[in-house]
Amino acid sequence: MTSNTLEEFYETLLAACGPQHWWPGDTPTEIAIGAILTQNTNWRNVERAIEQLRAADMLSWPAIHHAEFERVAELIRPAGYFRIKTRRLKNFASWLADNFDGKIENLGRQPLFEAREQLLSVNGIGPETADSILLYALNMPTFVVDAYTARIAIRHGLIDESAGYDELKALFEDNLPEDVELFNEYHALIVNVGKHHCKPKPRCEGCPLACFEHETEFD
DNA sequence: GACCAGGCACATC
DNA sequence: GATGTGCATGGT
Repeated sequence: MTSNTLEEFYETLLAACGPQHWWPGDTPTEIAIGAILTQNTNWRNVERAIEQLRAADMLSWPAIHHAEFERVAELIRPAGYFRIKTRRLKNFASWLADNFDGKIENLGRQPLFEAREQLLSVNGIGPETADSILLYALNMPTFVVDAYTARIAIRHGLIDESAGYDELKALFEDNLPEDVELFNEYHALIVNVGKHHCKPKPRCEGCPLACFEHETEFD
């Protein structure tokens, strides 16, 4: 691929959708909780769960750490997978308490590579959740890959369909300037367009990126 | 009723 | 190393 294909995609998406301004006014803790709750889940359901946590004054790591399992589970139920996600939230809260004085901001004081490796060592934090926390909560320059990112890159022939998370991440990071605001906005734009068009079975009508012109067969 | 959603861990071959 | 499965609610 040419080095500016991904920059062109960005300009196209920005022109078509406008700036998304994702997670702008929230605290790092609220963003990280959202990142865990949104695993394989519609964001609308996550918003309900977060509002219930907020109403119960449970939108903090110490509160989650010390609360009864069933209490947290009941509050986050609308986000789905509520038992496994309760375990992941409490596990993360415990890890923060043990290693970072319970403050997620302290994680961001480390170099990006070390912070990412440590996040990935926590049970329940995979690559997308780790990168979402680093980029959106801690303002560190790491590109967030999701299912939509993979579909777009594959359908435009930018990468082999067998590519894994790290290869997709490298594709974007190697062909874009290292810029927190750019990475933030780019991923948000991809999700926004993805919700309408980058389904397992693509809905190309009106898609700004017109994936169908580049790929003849979808399964 | 089928399909989808801003994944991840674990089992099994 | 690749592939399959459980986890669960809510919208379209």
